[in-house]
Amino acid sequence: MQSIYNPKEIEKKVQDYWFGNKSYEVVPNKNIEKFYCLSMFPYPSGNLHMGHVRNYTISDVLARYHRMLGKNVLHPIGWDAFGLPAENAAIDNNLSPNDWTISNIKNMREQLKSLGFSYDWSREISTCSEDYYKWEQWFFIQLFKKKLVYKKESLVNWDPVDKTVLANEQVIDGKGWRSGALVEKKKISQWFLKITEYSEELLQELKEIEEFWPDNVVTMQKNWIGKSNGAELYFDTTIDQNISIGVFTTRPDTIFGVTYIALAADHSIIENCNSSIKKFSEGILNSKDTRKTENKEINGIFTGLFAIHPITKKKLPIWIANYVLTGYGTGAIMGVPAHDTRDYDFAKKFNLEIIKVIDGGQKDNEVYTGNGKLINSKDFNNINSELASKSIIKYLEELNIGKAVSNYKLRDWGISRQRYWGCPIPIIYREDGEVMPVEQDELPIKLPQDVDFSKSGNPLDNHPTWKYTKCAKTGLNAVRETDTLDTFFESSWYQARFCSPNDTDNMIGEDANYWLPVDMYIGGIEHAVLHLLYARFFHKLLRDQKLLKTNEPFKKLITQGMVLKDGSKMSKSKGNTIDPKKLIDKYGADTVRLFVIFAAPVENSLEWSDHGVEGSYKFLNKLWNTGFVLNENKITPNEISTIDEKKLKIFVNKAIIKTNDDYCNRVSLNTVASTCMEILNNIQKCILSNNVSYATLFDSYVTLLKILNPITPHICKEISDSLNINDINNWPKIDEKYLTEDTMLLVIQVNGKVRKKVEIDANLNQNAIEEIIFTYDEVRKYTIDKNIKKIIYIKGKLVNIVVS
RNA sequence: GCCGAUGUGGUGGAAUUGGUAGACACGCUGUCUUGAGGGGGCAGUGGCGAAUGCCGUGCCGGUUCGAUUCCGGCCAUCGGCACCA
Repeated sequence: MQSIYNPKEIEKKVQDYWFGNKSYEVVPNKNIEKFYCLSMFPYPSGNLHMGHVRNYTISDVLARYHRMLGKNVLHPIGWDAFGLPAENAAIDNNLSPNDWTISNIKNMREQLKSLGFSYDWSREISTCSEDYYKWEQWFFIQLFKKKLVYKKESLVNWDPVDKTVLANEQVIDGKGWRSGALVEKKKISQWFLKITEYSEELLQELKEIEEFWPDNVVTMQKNWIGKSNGAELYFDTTIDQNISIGVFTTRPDTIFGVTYIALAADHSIIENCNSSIKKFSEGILNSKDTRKTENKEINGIFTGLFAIHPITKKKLPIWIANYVLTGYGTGAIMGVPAHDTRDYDFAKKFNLEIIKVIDGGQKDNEVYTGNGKLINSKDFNNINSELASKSIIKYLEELNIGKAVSNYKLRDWGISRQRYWGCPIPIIYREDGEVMPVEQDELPIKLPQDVDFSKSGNPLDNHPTWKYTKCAKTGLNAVRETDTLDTFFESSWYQARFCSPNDTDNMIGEDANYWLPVDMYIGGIEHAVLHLLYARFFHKLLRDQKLLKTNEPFKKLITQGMVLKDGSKMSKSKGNTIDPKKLIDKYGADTVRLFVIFAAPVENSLEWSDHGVEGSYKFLNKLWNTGFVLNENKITPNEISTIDEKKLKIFVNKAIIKTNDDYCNRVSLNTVASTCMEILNNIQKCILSNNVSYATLFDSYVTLLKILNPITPHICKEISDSLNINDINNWPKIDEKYLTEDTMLLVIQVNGKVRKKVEIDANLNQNAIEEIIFTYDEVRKYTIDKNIKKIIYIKGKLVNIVVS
């Protein structure tokens, strides 16, 4: 063993061993407990950044720990390789998106390897490869057949200069980020996936995972799905006996307070209106601020039409209002100005009647949105809101003019992108007008490689030949769909593909039912809603396609915090980035791994500290030097202290229990690292005092190496090889003999204040302790001449004397 | 506005079921080693105080023998949603 710690040399050596031995390749084995550990796969931007390092270190540490427990651990990696940056790079550097992506992957793969992550590299997948997206196309066709995908007109951000659709984040101050042209709203026909059919399931099945997921993520998902319970009721109109208006309300108890009906600007009733009103509603539809803004003025117009109140039979004016949303509920509401702030503002502006029907102790001219006793509500007076809602729904149902209904905020998932670098949607438009999925044996529909980015617009659409084809069945001329899929499509099922990544006959093989669900999923909080919701949705789709058996893809979720420098996010524009490669060159991968684990709890943000990295490096040097000393076997104490000997053993044994809990149950990795530092400090102290046997020091050191092994695997392997330790990859066993101490540290309090700490025989009973405590001056001082009311004894820890 | 989370030394953080607040580390101070620098060793390091000691986990109050931990109110920071009837 060398006297100097040389990370560069040993890490290369150890990594060569792992790759040469295929140490981390796994196959299903029903006799062994499995553990599927996954980090969110990266977009191959070209270089690893510290956020990646942190994310992948956490999952690697957990994968290695669970392997040490004897589990069959799947820990794969791949590339979320489709997406816009590749197209931008293609335009800027005149490279093909494919070449750019592949060279980035090559570079990042090397960086991942240099960090010693224990991936099963035989399972590496890349979403831009035909083997992967072929199955996506296949699945799209299955969904098409089940009518779970459909096409509809939808608004997009349109850059009129580049003739391209922009993502929201590409619109800066209303202008296209590249062209600077004023962005327009444009309606184009796009593909949608019916996630709304699974709204209730996505909500209900959160119950299976909510105890294992961070609360905030579960809450965000619930809010996003946005279920609200209420009723749909129907108002007859004076237009025609057969025309009625349905409204959705969560407050059926306020039905007697309805004074008008308000419609969204695209409601079908508007067809019955005169041209000036139609013009008004078109104005609302085309207005720039379709979303709420602070200064958006409430606006509306009376249609000249009336509805009939279903119970009182009163005539109610029908208005068009810009605050009524299209696409939520029925696109029409009942206006109850006394008990809804928006309705109140509207009624005030247009002088509409306000009828108070809930008594909440509010003054006249005050909106009250809470619950209370009903007033002015005929048979329902004096009933409380909640009960009244139920009774009124029941009453309406009996009369066949309403029913209990739940609504969801969740909208269908728009999956079309007017882009080149994505998975082509396998649809053809035949000359006879039919929209057809392509035949299975035509899959995959490959992206053409010879594309021209110099023209504006979608390169697939511009390609001279690609989109022209013939229907395989009829021979009729056809054009291909030139939209590609949203890249969230790829990342929604990769966790299942990792289970059988090389299966050429199936999208997902039988192995998935061994490995799934993912036991530990680690990634950024920024994916709390979209990616995690889509992946959960996809899992259910795959289950209903009989490809999977479980309901949920990810059992346990950890959202790791951001890596910050000087309190803010690292970014190229700020020039405050830290290059992991340089750090690894300087200190080695183990130091970087140790630092990101030690510096903060996994879910917290991590403030970068060059000093902190130095500290981690120093620790590994100390670890190495201690190993070197033990290797030389120079320790020959002349006198052995049985007390210190036992103390060290007990400390180490307790540390095994603590760190096991930290790794396994708490996922508190920073405290594993600090406990390891304590063990080493203790060992060094014992070496210095030269009164502990070599065997005890050696055993303690071996235990330390094992506990630390998941975090800094290179140095641990190298040292253990040098010291001929052959079971470094097994979690250390506890020696029951060394868990209880002979003495205990008793804390003596008087009235809750610590007055004395004393090391006493651990076997003393309460009576003996109550006697002993009064022998100390520090205690007597506060108890003499005082009336002792009671003495509270917490076994093995603390005694509190209560005096008056 | 609504929902959620967090608040502990100069800094990152620890204290897992109510039981020694500040583990571990960074930084800092002193000191030894060295020609010097780096590196390393040892000692110290929440605040106030000469000191027995007092104060101290965002602020105010409560429960308790005892509260960083539980309860109520407030403040601040961060995050999510934001016309969803």
